[in-house]
Amino acid sequence: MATVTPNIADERIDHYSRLVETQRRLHAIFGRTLRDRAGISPVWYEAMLRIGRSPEEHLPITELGEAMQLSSGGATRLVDRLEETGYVERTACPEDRRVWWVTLTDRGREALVEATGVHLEDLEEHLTSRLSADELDMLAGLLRRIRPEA
Amino acid sequence: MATVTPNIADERIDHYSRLVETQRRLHAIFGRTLRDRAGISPVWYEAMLRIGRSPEEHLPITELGEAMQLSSGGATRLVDRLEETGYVERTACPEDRRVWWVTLTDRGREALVEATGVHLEDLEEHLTSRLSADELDMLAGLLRRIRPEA
DNA sequence: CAAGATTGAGCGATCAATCTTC
DNA sequence: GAAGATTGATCGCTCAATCTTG
Repeated sequence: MATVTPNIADERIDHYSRLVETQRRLHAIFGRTLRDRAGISPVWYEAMLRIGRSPEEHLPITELGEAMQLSSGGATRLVDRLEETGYVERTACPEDRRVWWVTLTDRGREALVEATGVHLEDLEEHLTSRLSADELDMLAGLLRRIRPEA
Repeated sequence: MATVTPNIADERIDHYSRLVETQRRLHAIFGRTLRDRAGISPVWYEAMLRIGRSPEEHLPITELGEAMQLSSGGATRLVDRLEETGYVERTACPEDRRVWWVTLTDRGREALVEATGVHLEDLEEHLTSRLSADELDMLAGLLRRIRPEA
């Protein structure tokens, strides 16, 4: 059986590289802005955003970690640091005593809203102002088709 | 002056989140495959790919680091580890003695080609087979328009 | 004095083992 | 035994300081 030698110049690699580099650069820009103008890391912002957007404004630590693609230990320590800073609190889940919910404190909610203000400016400048509404929809559709199961 | 309170449900955030999550999940899948079936991390793969694709098959450490969005120290240590493993070598740049070129060893080139084989299967399965050629072009075009300067 | 590379210190992640609760 | 959460060990990154060369 003849196997073709894999070609490192294969164009399929570039399709992925574009995605990686675009995301990486945006992440660097948005992260810098969040640090400089809102005083929090992009990871903290994402965590607080996910909590603030959840239906009851609280999430099990594991659920937060899975959404952010963190290990369980990573999620625990992220919540530790957010709690030490006074942005979130752990509260016991009444239905299942293995579970700890993460909730926003008032200070956390304020920090989230403030950070959202500066983040939206960045999003507008670097993303949403560069594409039309139709193009944004098209991008969303393409990404949805790519989105892997795992 | 009236300032509107930033809305954490703003849809512009979701446009970005889709990009982040798609890339993050693909990275996790591709990284797992590269580790399990080719024995190298996605970071090592990217580094060796960039060297292997460079015109003369060598890159200054700084240039490699910038392309991968690493700090200078991070780039140095990445090259250290690749060198210890025998995949790359440092060679002195004849024109500028401050510069060290990173080159692939024979073993490194073999590892790169082998890893490319498994990676291409992943790319095909999770990316290029899910979109038509036109759609891939469209995605490339949209990402190019988004690509930030920095 | 600027630029490329390296080093030490510290942080934030993973992995694997462990504890508690289901 | 499985699932949620935590902990200790370790890894790989950043940041800031340093060395060498231009």
